[in-house]
Amino acid sequence: MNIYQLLQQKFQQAIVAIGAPKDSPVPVSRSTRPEFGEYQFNGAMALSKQLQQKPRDIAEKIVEAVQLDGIASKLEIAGPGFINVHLDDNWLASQLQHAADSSRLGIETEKQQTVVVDYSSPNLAKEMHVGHLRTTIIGDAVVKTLEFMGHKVIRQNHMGDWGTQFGMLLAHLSDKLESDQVAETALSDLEVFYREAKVRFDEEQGFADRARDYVVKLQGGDANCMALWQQFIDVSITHSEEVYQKLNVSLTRDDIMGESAYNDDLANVVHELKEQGIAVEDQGAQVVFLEELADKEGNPAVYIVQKTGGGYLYATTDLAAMRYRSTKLNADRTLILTDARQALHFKQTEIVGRKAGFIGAGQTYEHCPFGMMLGSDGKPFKTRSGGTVKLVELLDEAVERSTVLLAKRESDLSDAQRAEIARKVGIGAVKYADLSKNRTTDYMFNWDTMLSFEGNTAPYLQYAYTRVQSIFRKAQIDGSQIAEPIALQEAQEHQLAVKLLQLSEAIKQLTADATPHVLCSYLYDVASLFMSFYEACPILKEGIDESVKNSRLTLAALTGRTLKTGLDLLGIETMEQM
RNA sequence: GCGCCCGUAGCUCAGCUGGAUAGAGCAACGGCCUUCUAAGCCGUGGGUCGCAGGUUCGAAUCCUGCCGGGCGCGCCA
Repeated sequence: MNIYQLLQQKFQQAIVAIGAPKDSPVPVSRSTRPEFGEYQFNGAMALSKQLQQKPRDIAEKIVEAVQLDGIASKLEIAGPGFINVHLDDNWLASQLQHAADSSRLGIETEKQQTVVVDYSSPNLAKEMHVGHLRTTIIGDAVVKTLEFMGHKVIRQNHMGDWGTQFGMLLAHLSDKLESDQVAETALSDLEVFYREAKVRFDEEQGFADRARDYVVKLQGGDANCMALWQQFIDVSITHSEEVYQKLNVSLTRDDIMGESAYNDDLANVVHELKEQGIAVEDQGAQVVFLEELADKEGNPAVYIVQKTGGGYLYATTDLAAMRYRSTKLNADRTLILTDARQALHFKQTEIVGRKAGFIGAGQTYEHCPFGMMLGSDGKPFKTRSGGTVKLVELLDEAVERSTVLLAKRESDLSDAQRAEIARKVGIGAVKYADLSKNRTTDYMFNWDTMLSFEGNTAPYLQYAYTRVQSIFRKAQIDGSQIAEPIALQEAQEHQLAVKLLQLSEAIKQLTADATPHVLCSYLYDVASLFMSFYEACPILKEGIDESVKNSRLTLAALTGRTLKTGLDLLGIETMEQM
């Protein structure tokens, strides 16, 4: 059930019935204040001109025409012609009952699309650092939500497993293996390994030449060299998997489609671009001139697809990937989650790709950019010494910090239980802090805020969930089964009820725009309203009428399931007790 | 120089398919536990929505120009 869509439909029919054109916008929105009802229709003013009538007269006709019997308890016209919709408590109750009976909270799946989501994509030459956090967890939340809505989702982990840097890394690895080391040990710390290789590359006689030699051999498909490369990649992927596991992210080896996977297709891409006259030679390189992105003097933007000397670039790889996804994977939508700095690149890639027919007119290519993670000083998030922060270390610190905070509280839980809770709270806090912010802008990373257990944080939501569970534990009832008749009497019950029925609206916005923060705000609203309900509407206390008790238990159960479902989609774990 | 993104309460952020008196949280202040978990709830104060124009019945939201910040712009990804 999606109330918003239902009302849109109803008002659409109503305005057409009173003479508005079929394609008129249907501006339904949430009401800003409780006295204005839950929803409002604001289309009367705009229709005033077209229909040559006073807005309030139009509003009256719409109220007359709209068929909301049994759905709205009251429709009122206010101000210049707003139509306020007050939803009927009995109708809300019946919708809640439907949700309670349904294994997916009454949310219908969407018409299935094939959606390719390119996210995480770490550089295998190095260890995952904080820069990979956003793409990884936002991408994973988007992926899980799309799947929940019935779409066929194909994860694509476009790992950076190729490039000239591997020359020096393989040369260095080769020496390490020579001196009897195993790859796993040599590569136990990729950062250290990379630095060592770099130092040798810069300072050691002859090493740079050997490194370049490895690049040539690697590109030529030399068997020994490939084997060495494969070893390196395997170890590095294992590092990533460790992070994914800690993060509770759904990516597996099967989702990996690294840059190297497109190697064999790069020459074809350039060849076809040249054949179609899209790419031309300029200063020794193969480039595409983009008139669409010309400056004021008419100088077109330049997009290089092949370097002087024949080497390929990420532009070439991304074009190959685009074609693979649209033709082989048959993607209706392609979502690419990378940082905002690459916006121009993807804009250009789309223009070139569409010109070349690498993607169809009905297929989308959506770059979903996100901002940088900043420290509390407003500068890029770094370690105290100015280095990049390893993701594993960040996550370990999160768990340590939440362990300390939890230890301060009294508890009769076992050590093992407390450790498990600390882990879920710590990781959840980091993820939620990121997911809850609008992805397009930079955001400030702050340990105290995310772990403060107050406000719009993961711990608050997790706590709200445990409060629900605790009611059922106390009542010795299975909360997942209860679906008693609901009667909404108190204001807090009514508000919670309406909010619970808006989950599909939040989800719909998330899947359309790849914006998990919408679901975060929604869940926070649910939790807050539940807390108010919890304070104002006793359930298990003495003297509560049986029917009221059952109604409230059902409402609480539904709240629990809504929180659980939402947090699952965000990849945040819940627990029964805190 | 050109392009993209951003500027909302002291701080961190929502709101931006144009709609009524711009919302949360933190911080500040004042209440609420003989307990369905106070990791909570209730309340108070706090805003020229960067500035100036424009479009509109109506602008934080759309358009233009400034100011301020971030990022990007031919052989890295």
